Amino acid sequence: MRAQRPARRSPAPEALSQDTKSRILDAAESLFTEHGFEATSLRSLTAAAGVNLAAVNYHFGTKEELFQAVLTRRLDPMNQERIDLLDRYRREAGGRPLTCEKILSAMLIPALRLARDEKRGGKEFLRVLGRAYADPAPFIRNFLSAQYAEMISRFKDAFLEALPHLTKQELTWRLHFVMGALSYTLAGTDALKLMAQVLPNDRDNDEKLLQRLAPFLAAGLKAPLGDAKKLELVAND
Amino acid sequence: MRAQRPARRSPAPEALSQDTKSRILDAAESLFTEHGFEATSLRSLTAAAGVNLAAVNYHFGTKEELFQAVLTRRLDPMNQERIDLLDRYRREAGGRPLTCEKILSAMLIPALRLARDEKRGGKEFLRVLGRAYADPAPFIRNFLSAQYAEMISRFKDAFLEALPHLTKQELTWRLHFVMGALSYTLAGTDALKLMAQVLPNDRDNDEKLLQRLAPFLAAGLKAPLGDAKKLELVAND
DNA sequence: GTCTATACCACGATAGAC
DNA sequence: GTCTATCGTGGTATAGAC
Repeated sequence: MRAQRPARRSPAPEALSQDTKSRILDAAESLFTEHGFEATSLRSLTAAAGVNLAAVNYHFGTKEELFQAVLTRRLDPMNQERIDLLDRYRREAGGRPLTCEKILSAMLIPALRLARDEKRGGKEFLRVLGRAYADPAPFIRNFLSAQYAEMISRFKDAFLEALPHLTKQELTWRLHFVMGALSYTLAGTDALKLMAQVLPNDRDNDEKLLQRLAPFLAAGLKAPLGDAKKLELVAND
Repeated sequence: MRAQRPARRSPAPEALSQDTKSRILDAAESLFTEHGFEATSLRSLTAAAGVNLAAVNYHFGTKEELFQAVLTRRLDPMNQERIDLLDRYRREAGGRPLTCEKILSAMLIPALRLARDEKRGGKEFLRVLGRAYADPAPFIRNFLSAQYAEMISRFKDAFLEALPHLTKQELTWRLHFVMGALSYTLAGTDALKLMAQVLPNDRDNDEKLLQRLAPFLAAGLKAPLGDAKKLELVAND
């Protein structure tokens, strides 16, 4: 709405509803969440934000960079919260290594908190995030990989202590599986509708979902090596 | 394969490479695999196939339906192979329930075979498939859900026998996690590059990848219930 | 610096001639 | 079945107003 343009140089710290950049970010988060990245046009987005079409290019460069900015605004705090929570657990444990379940909690609880913060995207935003991680567009995955890099590194160290039977390489793969199941679960709850009869209200309860996911992931992480042979994964045509 | 085109005069029955529809399908599979769905334009696609732009709309309706046709051509045989393999295992086992690992094999081996069939998409096609399952466009997920429905139903029955401690609902969720980890793993091997130092050649070896994934999934499926409380998944702010 | 109007080219889709 | 021509919409670039 651009209520008024106060005095001079800076964009007026006080009273004004919001500056153009923030208005774009808010509208973008809302529309990307609702319709996805591709299906959201800059024209409808800028109309919803009440700004000019060219403002997006001026402030963010491209539509892709706008999308990254939308993700960063929520991801940075969440991943920082994960790191902080992990550090807190380590302090509380003194010198002893954390259990696998405890480390997993440090990953899942901040995601759960974000899912509950309806005012800031909520669980719908997590769906966007989960989808983004498997997006065909390379720029999205590359961006997210960089975004997650430090957090993953910290958690890998913690898991290495909790799971001494795993090599670093094996753990890397298993963390990959964990992120995959988590992203996929957060993203595609609706994909399940046709897969099986699921109580529709279950979808509203992300806490229960994570309570189902956590034991699955913990058991997978703790799995012994070498069972692969039992699987007879030999495609002897 | 469309071995030959019997009589007719139209476009030279013999020696001609292929009919228009097949040419489009082949070019589409190649380009969708290489660049993804959104990034592949019908103009470049039809140019590569050596057909007119409007031919896609004539033969397939829309770009989305063309994508579905590309997926179906590979998915139908793979899922049928999974069902057949599961049935074979059940026959070989007499009346006894199959092990969890054995059932998983019936899911993974056909995927591995497809990945190895370089002439028909190969592992690159599996990446497209994995991505599609988490795609933002609802039409893709809906299509895949329907495509997988029967196969998933069969495997759920088998898993229910192998994992008597799980309720149907709990198993449904765990199969969801399995499909998520599998899709994500097949889709985003390159997303791992920044997550950690991974041997680049590992990416070429899908068999090793599945041999890492299988024990993880088997352990997750077999995990006991009720560990959720140990995870302290209570976001007590 | 910030914002606007507008032009540009590529896209998916379609109508109608052949 | 196949083609050309064209439509409406998309992301982007820029010149110029405040």
